[in-house]
Formats: sequence, C-alpha cells, structure tokens
Amino acid sequence: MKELPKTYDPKAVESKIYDMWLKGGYFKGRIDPEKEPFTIVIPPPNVTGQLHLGHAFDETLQDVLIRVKRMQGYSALWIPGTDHAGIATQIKVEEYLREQGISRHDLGREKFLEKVWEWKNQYGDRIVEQLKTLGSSCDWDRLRFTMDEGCSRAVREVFVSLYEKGLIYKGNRIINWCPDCRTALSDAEVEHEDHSGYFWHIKYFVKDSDEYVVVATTRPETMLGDSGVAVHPEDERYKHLIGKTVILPLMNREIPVIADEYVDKDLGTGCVKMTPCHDPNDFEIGLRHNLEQILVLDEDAKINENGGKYEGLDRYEARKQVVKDLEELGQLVKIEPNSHSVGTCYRCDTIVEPLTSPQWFVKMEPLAKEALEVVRDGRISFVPDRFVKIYTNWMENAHDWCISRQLWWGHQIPAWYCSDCGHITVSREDPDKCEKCASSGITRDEDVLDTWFSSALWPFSTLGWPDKTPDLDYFYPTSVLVTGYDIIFFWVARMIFSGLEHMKEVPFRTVLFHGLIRDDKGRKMSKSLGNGVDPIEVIDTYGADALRFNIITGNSPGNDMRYYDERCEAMRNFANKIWNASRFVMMNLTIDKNELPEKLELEDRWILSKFNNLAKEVNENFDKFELGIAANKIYDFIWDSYCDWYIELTKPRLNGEDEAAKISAQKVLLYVLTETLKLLHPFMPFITEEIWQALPHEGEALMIEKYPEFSEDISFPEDEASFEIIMNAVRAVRARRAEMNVPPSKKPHLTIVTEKRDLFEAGLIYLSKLAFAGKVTITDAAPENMEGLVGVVTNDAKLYMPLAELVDLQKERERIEKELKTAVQNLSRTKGKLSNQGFISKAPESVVAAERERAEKLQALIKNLEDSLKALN
RNA sequence: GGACGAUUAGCUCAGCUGGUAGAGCACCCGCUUGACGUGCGGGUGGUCACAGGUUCGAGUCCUGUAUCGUCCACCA
Repeated sequence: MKELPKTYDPKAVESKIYDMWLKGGYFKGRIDPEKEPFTIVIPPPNVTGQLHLGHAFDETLQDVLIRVKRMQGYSALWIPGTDHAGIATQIKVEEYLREQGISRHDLGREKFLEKVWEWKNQYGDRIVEQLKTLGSSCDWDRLRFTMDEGCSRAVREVFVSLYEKGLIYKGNRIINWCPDCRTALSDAEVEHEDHSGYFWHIKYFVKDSDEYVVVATTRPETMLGDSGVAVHPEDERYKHLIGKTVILPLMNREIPVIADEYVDKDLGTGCVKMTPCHDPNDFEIGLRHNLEQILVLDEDAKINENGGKYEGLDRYEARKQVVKDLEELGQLVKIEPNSHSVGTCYRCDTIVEPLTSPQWFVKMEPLAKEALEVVRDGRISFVPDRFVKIYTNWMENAHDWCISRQLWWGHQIPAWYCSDCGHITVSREDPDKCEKCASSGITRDEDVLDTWFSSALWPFSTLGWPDKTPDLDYFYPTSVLVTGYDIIFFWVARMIFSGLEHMKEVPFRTVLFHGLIRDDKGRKMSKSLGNGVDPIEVIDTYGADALRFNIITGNSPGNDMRYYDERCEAMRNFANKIWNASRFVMMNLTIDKNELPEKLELEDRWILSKFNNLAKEVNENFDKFELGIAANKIYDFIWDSYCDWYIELTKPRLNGEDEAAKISAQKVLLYVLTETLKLLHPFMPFITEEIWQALPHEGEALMIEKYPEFSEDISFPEDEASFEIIMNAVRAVRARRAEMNVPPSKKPHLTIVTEKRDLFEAGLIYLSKLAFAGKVTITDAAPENMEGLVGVVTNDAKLYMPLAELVDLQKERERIEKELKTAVQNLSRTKGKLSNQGFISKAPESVVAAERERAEKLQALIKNLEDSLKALN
C-alpha cells in the first residue's frame, strides 16, 4: 500500500482530480430515455467579473445538488454560462478607456463595441476558470453567453413575437433616468434611500385675483414644468377654483386648476402642483385631464430649453436658483425640513430623475397573471416559501417593464423607423425597407435591451430555443434554480413569465433561495469597504472542499451568513481527519475487494446500522433541500462514530493474531469508509474522489457511483442499542479516570457488575482497550471486599477500579451526590408526566413508552448511585 | 405606510413535521493512546428577547411587545 502524507494537501489533489473528471466526461449531460433528467442552469455571472464569495455560495449549492442527483441516477445537466451585464460591463470598459483619455463617443459605436468584445474575450474565461477551482461539475461543452449567437436569436424572437402580440410597445412615458449612466432604467433597477431634505411651500396666484393656493414640493425645480394644479373634487376650500387658472410663478404661465380623486384633501394643503413630465402620478393625472407635457430636464439632468432663464443649469443649481427667486418674489411661504425617499441608480448610485421619454416597454399585466398562478398553486415552489409572498406582492403590482437602454453594449433593438411614413418595422430579419411604404429610408433604433431581458430567457435559450431541440424536449423545464434572494425581481420573476409565455411551461420546478455572505462583522462585502474575501485565496489556503463545507454547513436556506476564516480552518481540519482515517484503513488493508464479511461483530453491526440510518436521513434531507443539516450529520458520523469509536474498536482485531478477525475488520472498515465517501462526495468532491481512487474499487470514479440509501441488509437497530450500553460504560470509566487524572498508561483491573453479562462479555476487549483497563472481570454480584475500589455507575452496570488511593473521598461524595440529585430530579419529572392522565391518554404510545423506559433507567441509576454512596461511607 | 427575517452557550450559528437544547471556535483539566496535536479523552457554560395564549407537553404553533436588519410603496 502506498505511503500517504500525514496531512491532506488540497493543492496536490484538486486540479489533478478535476482534470480526471473532465477527461472522463462525467459532467456531460446526456439525453437518456431510461433516466429522469435533472437540470440546473447557472445564474450567469458577469462575463467580466471576478469570482466572489457570493458566487462561491451559489455555485456550491448547485454543485452539491447536481452531484447528488447524478449519483442518484438522474441524467444530470448543469449548464454554465456568463452574462454580458449591459451597464456594468459598459461602465467598466468606459472607465478603462477614460484612463487613456478616450470616450466611447470618440470611438463611435462600432469601434467601441470591438473594444468591449476584446475586453470580454480577455476576461470572459477568467471567471469560468475560477468556477472550476470550486469543483463545479458543469457541462462545459455547453458554455453559453447571453450575447452568443443562439441567445441573441432567442432575444430577437422574443422581442418580435411579443411585439406582434402587442405585449411590447413603444411609448413616451415616465421612466427612471440615470443622468450619470445616461440611460433609462426599469423600476427594479432603482433603489430607494431616505434622504433628509425640505418641503418648499409655494404660492400660486389665481389669475386676475389676490387669491392664491399653496402647493408643496420636495423638488422645486420641477415647477418649471408644471402644467396644472390639482384639488379634490369635493374639497369645499377649492371647489370654486376648479376650471379657473393660476399663474405659475417664474415662468408666468397660465395653468388650469383641475379636480381629481387622487388628491388627498387632508394631506398638506390639499392642493397639488402637476408636473406630468417629472412625476409618475402627475403623468397619469395629466393624461386624464389633458395637461400639457413640459419636459424641463435633458439627459444630463440639466434644465433644457423649456426652463426659460434656468436653461443650462444643473438640477441642483436650478433648485437653489428657483428657491431664491421665489423667495424674492415673496411666493415662498415656508420651508419645512423633511425626510423623503429618493431613487438611486443600482449601478452608479446617482439620484435618478423620473421623466418622460420615448422608450420600449413590456406590458406586464397579461404576463403576470399566470406567473402568479404557477407560484400560488405550487407548480413552482420556493424554498424557503416565505419568498412566495414577496414575489406575489411584486408581481401583483408590477408596472410595465421599461426594456430599452441608451447603451451600446447589449442586444440592439430590432426596430427600424421609416423617415417617410414614420412606421416602425420590427422584424426577425434585418429589413432593407419599410414594411409599410417600402421606403428604403429606414434607420435602426440605436438602443439596446435591458440585460435582464436576455437573462429572462436563460432556462430555454441555453437549451437551443427558438429551435425545437431534443435538449429542450428532454431537459426543460429545469429542475431547480439556485439564486440569491436579491435578484428575485430582476431575474426569477422575469424567467417565470418568460418561460410561461414562450415555452408554455414553467422554467423550473423549485427555486432555492440563499442569502448574502457578509464579512465577519456582518457587513456587506463591498469594494469601497475593502472587506471582500477572495474565494480563490481561501481555496488556496484551505482547499476548495473546506470552503464548500464551510458554506454549506454555516447556513440555513434564505438566510445571510457571515464568513469566518476560522470556520474554514475547522473544515480543513475535518478534511484532514478524513484523510488520516483513510490512511489508517489503507495502512491496515490486505484485501483488494470491497465486500462485507459473513460474520459481523457487535460493533460492526453497530457502525453499519449507524451508517444505514445516516444514509436514510441524508436522502430525506436532500429531498427537502436541507443541505446544511445533511452535511452536519455526515460530519458527526465521520468524526464521532467512525473515527473516534469504530476505528478504535477495530484496533484489537487488526493488531491481533486472528487472521479471520483481522480480515473481517478490514472489510467493514473499508465498506463503511467507501460508502461514507459517497455520501460526502457532493459536499467535498475532491478529497473523497482522491481517497476513493486509492481504495480498492470497481468503476471509474466516485462521482458517478450510486448514492447510498437505506438498506434492510445492514439494519440492526437492537444491536445498535446494545452496543451503546457498552459505550456508555466506556464513557463512564473515562470520565471517572479523567477526574482523578489517571493517565492512559495506568491500567487497573476493572470489575463490572451487571445483569447483562453476555453483552459485556462480548464487549470486554473494547472495555479494556477504550477504557484503559487491565484485566476485566464481569460478574452479577458486587465484589465482597470494596476496600480500595472506586466505582462508577451507568444504567446498566456498576464498574469498579482499585484506584481508591487516587480519590479525594470528599470530592467523590460530592460528585455522586450531584449526580444523584439530577437523577432524582429527572425521575420526579418523568414520574410526574407518567402520572398525568392527559399525557398517558393523549401522547403517542411510543412517547409514553419511551418515558416509561426512561423512568426505569433512572430508577436503576439512582439505586446504583445510592449503593456507591453507601459504600463510600 | 405595508411585508418579511433575526433574537438560542463568551463569539458565530444549527435545531425538519411540538416530546426534558446542539455544533464550530473560545475557555478549563488531562494525554508522546502505533491514522491524525489540523489530534485524543474529560469538562465549564443556556430561565432558547419579553408578555400572554393553544396543548398532556412549546426553542418549535398562535397573538402582542421590544431591539436589530432587509425588502416593497405612485408618502404633494
């Protein structure tokens, strides 16, 4: 048997194993009519991004799921890919160019896009390589990109077909404008922050009158675009003004007073200025009342030509100036401090301006209907299910989705404007003339689509849609979508209605949501704080398996988690533990076949039965997406049951003279180790594969072995329980010795008084080994001469050792009394329950029986403890 | 203004369908135990935020309160 190093070295293993997997083609998703498909599409990371811990979290969850399903016999497919990430990428490239003093406008659209593609090709592979270091078992031959030929075709098809169905339209409507990115944004791309500011109360005089109304605003500069004043139709204070006009100060424009139910009589003055071009509500009201639309901001958020003398001023300079001028006019009634929420751009954090602009929209209402149904009726389930509420709340209230962006990087909108007849030609193929008037004077829309428009199609565009492909047939709908709750609206919601609309079927059955990874102080990791942790460095230090296990065990679904190096270290230690346990097994191995022996010892049946239960529970946990719980159980089994107990238990046989016993111990050790490696493999793929390859095995790779499940053949519940009795005796003796500071080298004669003589006879050798006993005597009667003996008691036995000279009698008495006291307390509680009629009649039988058994055990323990106490006195 | 989450050992967190609380780290006492000191054995430490309720029984279910956090909202 080859010599293995004493510590596990991930670096020596990971890339070698990964290559082996790749060579074997085990990641490939194959259409197999005999098997059920299990499909995951990766949430595509930004093509120019770098792997961060959030990705590591996401990918690890997916890889665990896909590996389990693969081993469970599904035809597993995990499709990888990257996202062009419109604004984010364009900003990055523009920044890079700016360093060289170049703007994108200097280059022009075509040249600029060349630069972005160059950038993409340079950095596009980096993130893919980083995903591999985690052990991700993606089918790399199917690597996709949201702007590759196929995905682009899908985008084109979707745009055109939605346009044809009237679900995409172009309109001049209120959108969120980011003056820094110089593009429209969807509602989802705007974050709301509370800012402290002011309410400015302004007098608008009624025309030809001294009468005036007072309106309040947080954005006084927008008054330049006011085209009306609204009051409630039933408001007695203003009823007489309805239909009259007021004079807009500064602009001296005559604007109507209109009545609309929207106005709240009790809020403020009950009188609202109407700025249809710069406020969504005013826009709607304006439409109802035919108010003039006056846009006063340009794309840099400077006042435009409609703003009179304020033209050219930045929005905040204009605000100052407007306030100042109103004050001078005496029309500023008061300034009231207040805090209100302002929208900011999710990419650059600039305060966005609501303004009207001709943009493209997706009509949400018809799409939302079924998207709500499938989540409500369980055709798609969310884990954890509390996200259903968040989702439905959003979907019920979603406004039309603004999908056009004034960027260059992305899918250019397939719409052509005719300069002759004004018709818009939207087409699957690039047209050379207007479809209406046949004029060749057509020009293409300059804008591109929201990056999320293409990600919304990801579950089917990656499988070949719009073509009818066998892949699509077999692998769609996908099985599980794993993603962070932070993109539920951006992505999950849009995939759902897109899948339903274009595939007539949900895009996935289950969505597994996870939270964010924060730093050790609970702060979000960010570039500006510089508190980011690089997963590549973590892998370098602790190994990918340790990072994966840390992530999986440190978290419950949907919740955020903090990252601690210490936890990775602990998981690295766990990997090392497995390594050394395996090393032990290999060092003792003289067999070359993995099979169970015919004759099993008690401890063999114990470990096999424990393993069997573990396999059962782990499978159940997987079915419920309780990955962390499953991983913890495997951890405990390996460390406690297998290493700390079972390996120690086999040593007498392995080191003994009985060849048959030696072989049988080896067989069980090997069997349980091998099966446990399978259970653990999805969580720690590298080390488990490496060890498995070094053990006697059939088959090519652990990663394609069958996942263990419960088996009647190795189910020994009674033996398991019996052996726990021996273990309890061992623990009791160890505890006793530890209290007296007896070193392991001191091996006293152990006398065991028990009614279960046969059991203890069978476990005798382990008592001497694990409890550091010399000779062991088993009897059913207490020793006649107790002198010099110290005792320890369990439910099933009293154990004596001649160590009295080491005992502090006083402490000994105190210890027993303390133990006795808790035992008596417990007994009285148990008896209380048992004398409770309600409990006896209403609790399940098994619970009552367990309680009875507990009472019996406690009584036995108390008797034993009392005897010991008596013997001391 | 709504909705959601968190509150459990000194720290960070688990705890599935209700049946007398667990882990890792930290801490204390021992240990050259023939795989592993990245280890072994033993131990200290919790009125499960608070107040009610349902139940034979509540960390777990219900109601309310507090603190922290998150999301949503067309809050002149």
